[in-house]
Amino acid sequence: MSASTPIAADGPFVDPSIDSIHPCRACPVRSLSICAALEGEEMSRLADIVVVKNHAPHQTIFAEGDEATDLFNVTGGTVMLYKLLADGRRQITGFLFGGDFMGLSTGGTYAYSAEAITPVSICRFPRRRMEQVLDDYPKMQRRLFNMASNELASAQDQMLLLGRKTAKEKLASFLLTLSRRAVRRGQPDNPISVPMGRADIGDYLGLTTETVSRTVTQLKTASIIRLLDGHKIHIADRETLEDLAEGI
Amino acid sequence: MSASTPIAADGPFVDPSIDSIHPCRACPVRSLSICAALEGEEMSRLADIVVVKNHAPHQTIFAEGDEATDLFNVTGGTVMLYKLLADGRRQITGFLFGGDFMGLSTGGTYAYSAEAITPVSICRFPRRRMEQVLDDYPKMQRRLFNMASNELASAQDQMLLLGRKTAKEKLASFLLTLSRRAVRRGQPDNPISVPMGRADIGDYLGLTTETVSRTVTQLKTASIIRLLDGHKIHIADRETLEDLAEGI
DNA sequence: TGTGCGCTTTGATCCAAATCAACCGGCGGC
DNA sequence: GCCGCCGGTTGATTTGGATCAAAGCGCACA
Repeated sequence: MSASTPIAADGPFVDPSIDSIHPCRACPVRSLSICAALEGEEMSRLADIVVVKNHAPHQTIFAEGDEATDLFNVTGGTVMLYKLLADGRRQITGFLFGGDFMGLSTGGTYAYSAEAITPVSICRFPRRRMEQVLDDYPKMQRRLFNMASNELASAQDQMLLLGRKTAKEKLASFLLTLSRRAVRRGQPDNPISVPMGRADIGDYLGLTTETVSRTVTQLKTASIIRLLDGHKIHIADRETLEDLAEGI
Repeated sequence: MSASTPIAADGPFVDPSIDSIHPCRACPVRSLSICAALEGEEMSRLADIVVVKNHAPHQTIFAEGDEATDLFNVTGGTVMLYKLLADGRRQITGFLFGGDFMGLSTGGTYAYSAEAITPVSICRFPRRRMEQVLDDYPKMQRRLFNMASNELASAQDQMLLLGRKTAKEKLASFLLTLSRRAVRRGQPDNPISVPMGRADIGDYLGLTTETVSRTVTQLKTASIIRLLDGHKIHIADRETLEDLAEGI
């Protein structure tokens, strides 16, 4: 599953020896990640410096304020990024899935903490060496810039959500975002997998556990969603959910 | 004041003819902006494509959903960026001052609207041509990436504020941010200029006009700030304000 | 110099979501 | 199989900030 243990070639046209030189070639999320811009030599430059690591649930990957020595690419599982206030109040700034990138920093330290929600596998790139690769391959630099721009756009959506949406609108937006992101990873748009707990959802949406639970119940009672086994939610009435999310 | 009307050389070592080739050389915010990374030829490439424009208060510079044809650099005045919900609820996602950059987009359209709060002067770079310049000068690409990373970090701070801070903590954070940004522009850290109205502050902090007003009054009554003429606020007790902002 | 408009402040009341509290139900360990 | 724990749900009550309402107060303009 991870890039450090290349999977056997799954088609006759792929030379297995290539995989041993470019373990990233077998990466299940390459097309989604920073690595999508790369071919041959560029990819091997990245493969040379990457370190693959697995993390168990609740494990901290890095903490806010740590020296920002690495950049990361999530290849599988779910990660959350969060910031804390002095008294323990927490704001989750993002959930990351396979293909997502993290570790951008300013001022030499991470601006947020990262923790595994499910078992997670992560490619870790030493920042120093990564910067050299970026200098040599402007295409990668461009790609990274585009990813940062996308993140910025969703951060702005999240500000609108946090500042101006009601609890019901927040939940609706959250579920639709999960669905759309699942599609980008090549998964079905319905039902959606919701691996994080009510408390995490609350800390992402600026709500309490209880309000998240009540609001999910409301959506369920209104037949807009159905709760399935295995942390899955079926979107029964997407149109209503979309209207809710847009504040209509 | 604007880059289109170069100011006379202010020292004996500057050849005035250079200014006419590089109008940006006289730009008062060059050291803060995307242009800081540039010298001689690179700057003249930018100068060739830049269009300088002024905007009156309340004028819309671009609207969410417009085709994203340009990138912008604010050289003077105050701009706000905002997103709207269907029923008119508004979230201001940022205030921009001299040296700040805007117009990054994904999917070909602007993700937010931009409106002048005070009289504003703005350098406008056609995106198409800008991208060519970026391709030729990786240093600029890098600079732009760093600006996006910084914006991302402050977006995350803003999420923490919107999701988890109280009205008093929000106001304290806001005033300190204004003060710190004034310093970065070479202005005094105190008193701070607050050019936007209570309604705009509210829509930035996820509060109503009335709550902003009441909270400012509280801070004033507690002798933490003093209101001065001309939309200025004096920070009388910075330490208490900082503690408030951090939720202590 | 008066007038009117827009912004701000202040007051009274309301309400969505937080808090406080109890209970349910599944699951892992003994 | 029983117990204890943890996550989720539901209920009762509280509350911070919203909403509704009405003055102040400049400031532009006639």
